[in-house]
Amino acid sequence: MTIAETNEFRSICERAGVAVTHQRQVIYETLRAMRGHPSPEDVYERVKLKVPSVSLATVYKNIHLFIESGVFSEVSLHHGSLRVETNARPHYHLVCTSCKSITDIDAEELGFTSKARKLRGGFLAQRFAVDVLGLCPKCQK
Amino acid sequence: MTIAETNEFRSICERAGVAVTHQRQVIYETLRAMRGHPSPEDVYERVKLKVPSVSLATVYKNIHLFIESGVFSEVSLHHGSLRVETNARPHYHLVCTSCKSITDIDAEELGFTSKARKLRGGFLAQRFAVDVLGLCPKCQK
DNA sequence: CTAGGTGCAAAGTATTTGCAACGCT
DNA sequence: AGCGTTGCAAATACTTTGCACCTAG
Repeated sequence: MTIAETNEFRSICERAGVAVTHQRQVIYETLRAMRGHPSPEDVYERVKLKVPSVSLATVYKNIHLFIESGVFSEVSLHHGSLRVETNARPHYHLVCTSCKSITDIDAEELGFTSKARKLRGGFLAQRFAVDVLGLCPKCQK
Repeated sequence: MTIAETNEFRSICERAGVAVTHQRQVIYETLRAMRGHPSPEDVYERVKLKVPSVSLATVYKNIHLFIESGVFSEVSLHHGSLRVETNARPHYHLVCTSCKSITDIDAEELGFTSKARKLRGGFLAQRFAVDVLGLCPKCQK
């Protein structure tokens, strides 16, 4: 890690009001270096190479800390348990980042409808799932 | 349940090649009647009122069966485990419904960018998360 | 009759928590 | 020195599985 990167990390910790520990720094570095969408387990495996004594619990704690302070984000805000979509109409979701509530909004109302098409790279797009992240009226107060 | 609804349910089962059982029918009815995004546990609680002997395992099995045959869908395709977003650029996800793989696509490339605004109902939209559901090149074969 | 479906209990995976020892600030 | 952090193990949450019995076709 370069001096500049270390300074960046120190200021992130300062902003979040947390201590600069070795484990935390390695977890941060590792996340920065990873491509794609790693799971806590994936991160743990790589962090262990540099800090063999690290525990999975520490990786979890630090990932949550980074997400809460906005340093990283999560791919899906609703990965806790399976949820069934009972609304058959084409619609999207208003997801409150504060209370995690999900409200439906009609596709037309959001002004975003789209039909199947082939994208560059050969991916065949069939359906769009849009999550509008923000704050519900309650949580804005 | 009306005669028409029962017929509809029978043809759903026929198309999926599965038996018409009492539990399956009550689970279907219950899902149709529920608003929002119920968890298997939520569904179980309500099904139990009509079929006290039902088991949570049966509810799970049938929800999966309905999802596989396209009768219902799931709110999020990647709710199995927490995934960290390591890509800091504004981008969306190409999600393959067959192999569940996730590939990034730049927001501009998809031709959908949007800025913060207030929606009807008072929800403050800050960020859009778009999942493009479809088939990756591999799974199209 | 018999293949698929159900209920139960046990196993499996994902994540969190309590707590004693430890290390930043 | 004092409080946040760590590692461990145990606890919890969510989901799947094996199996004996049952039931629709």
